[in-house]
Amino acid sequence: MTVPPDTDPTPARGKRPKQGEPVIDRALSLLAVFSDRRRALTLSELARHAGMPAPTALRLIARLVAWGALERLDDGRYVVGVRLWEVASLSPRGHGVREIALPYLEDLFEVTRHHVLLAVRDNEEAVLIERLSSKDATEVAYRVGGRAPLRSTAVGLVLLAGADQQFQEATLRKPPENEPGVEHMPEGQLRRTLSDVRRTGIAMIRRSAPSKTVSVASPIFDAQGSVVAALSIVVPDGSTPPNVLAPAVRATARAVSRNLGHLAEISPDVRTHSQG
Amino acid sequence: MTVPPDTDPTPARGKRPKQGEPVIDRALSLLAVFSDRRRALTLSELARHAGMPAPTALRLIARLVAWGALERLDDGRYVVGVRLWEVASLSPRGHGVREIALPYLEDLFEVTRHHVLLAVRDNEEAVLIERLSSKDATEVAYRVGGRAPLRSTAVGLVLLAGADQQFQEATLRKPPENEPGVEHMPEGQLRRTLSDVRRTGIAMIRRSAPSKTVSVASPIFDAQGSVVAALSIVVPDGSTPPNVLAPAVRATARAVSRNLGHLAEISPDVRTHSQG
DNA sequence: CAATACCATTCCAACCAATGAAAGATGCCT
DNA sequence: AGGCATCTTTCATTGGTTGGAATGGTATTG
Repeated sequence: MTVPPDTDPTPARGKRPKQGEPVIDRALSLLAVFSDRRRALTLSELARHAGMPAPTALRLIARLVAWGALERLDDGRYVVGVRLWEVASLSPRGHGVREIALPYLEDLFEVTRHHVLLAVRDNEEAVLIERLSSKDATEVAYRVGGRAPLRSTAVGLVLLAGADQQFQEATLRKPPENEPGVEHMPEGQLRRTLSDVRRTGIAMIRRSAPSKTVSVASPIFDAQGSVVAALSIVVPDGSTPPNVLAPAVRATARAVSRNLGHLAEISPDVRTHSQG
Repeated sequence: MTVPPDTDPTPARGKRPKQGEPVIDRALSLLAVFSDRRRALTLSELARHAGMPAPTALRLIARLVAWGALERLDDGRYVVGVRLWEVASLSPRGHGVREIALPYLEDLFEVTRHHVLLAVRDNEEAVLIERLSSKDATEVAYRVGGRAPLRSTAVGLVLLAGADQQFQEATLRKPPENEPGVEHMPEGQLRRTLSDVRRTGIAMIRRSAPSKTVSVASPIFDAQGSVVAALSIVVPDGSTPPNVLAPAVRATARAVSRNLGHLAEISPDVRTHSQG
């Protein structure tokens, strides 16, 4: 039986061997080959996707394995190692916020029993740092460690609204990648939405795929008053109304912010909002 | 001007410290400098601790930053980056088990409101993969991403008991590093304990520092029947008695095992255990 | 305000680790 | 047994890597 070996999805980026590329870049490109769908890879797969000869890949991989960045399975395949995970757990914007936020997320999760998400921004996307879900919860679009677009998710909107002006403008100018299941938002409305998010401390997104859900998100601030993360709750559309969820989400986000050293002075324009 | 004095100000760590070391090893040694206590470091700190000249460190760090393995703060210091955390989240033994176990851990946590831990073994130590704690919980010894000794923790005993015979023997032969707050266990007793752990599926440890606690742990098996992780609960000594916790911990661990594909046949010698 | 100390960054010529084609070793399928 | 693909080792060549020295910047001290 001829197993379709590997429908090489990576475009043949030219045979040009990456000669002259710094060694570190090559090693890192090996790590970058791993993804949600590729968690265990053979030597040749790694070499092919990283675009380097097998002997070169083998030599680099050997060093990575020796250190613990990669681990070798019994069948010869390689996976990301615990040692790398260990170092990565020191990432302030990764496990850092998570560590502080987790107890509060748990409280929120326990009360609502719905998905609770924590995300930070990395360049032009949101990276999911934590997700609490009950075993019987609705299907959810993103996994921990995965990336989500800024413009079409609740956490994304919060992070975008909290980014510096320059970045926001650059993002708004870019073509709106349309995501299935989310209504596309024209630029004018998007600008108003971001403004609203800043004013109210709440972002809300309704999506129809992979399941009909409503997400409500709120920003988390650090001691300097910058938005460092976003917290959200995802519920099946039609269950708990968003305006009921908002206070709980806001309160939780503020609790985390306070723990991060944010002086939660009452934002003047949040005291009253008869929105809705 | 004049020639600087002969007394070299830099610690004479050998004239040619690490010349000839592979580049990757150097880069990785930079990552290894980061620790729980060192989460943000300057260039010179990194260079010093990694044992390399500043220009060399700078060059390597530049590549790491470009890729996202490190991030540079406004004050010039470097921290572990989100990109690295992202790749690391693909580690099967890191976030892998965690992803599957988390909902069950949450259930256990919600019911008991005590620390719930998840750990895997890496060489001769246990690595803490997850920890759920309430805000008002008792002080706990280990943090997520940290390491714990095998012989003096409940999860460690479970992992040790589940390791291959060869590794166990090697570990037993090693000198028992004495940890503060935990009673030292002589080899004979330790062997009996490990045997008990295998038989009953439960390990228990009482410790007095940093606070008086009791830990109860149970193994998590994969589809091949190997112990891949350990789950434990940590409660203040004198609160809930261990024999009450044990069934809950065992049940949770088995639920996770089942989800990992472990055929949870009833181990013949676990059916009854009147262990007082 | 000058002197001092430390840190970050750039430069460059000597050097050696990195490279990858080739061939051998191993395992799998026909 | 033969064909095929993957993994591994070897080795002469070479270009990336190296780190002392110098420069600019910043915080601290006298």
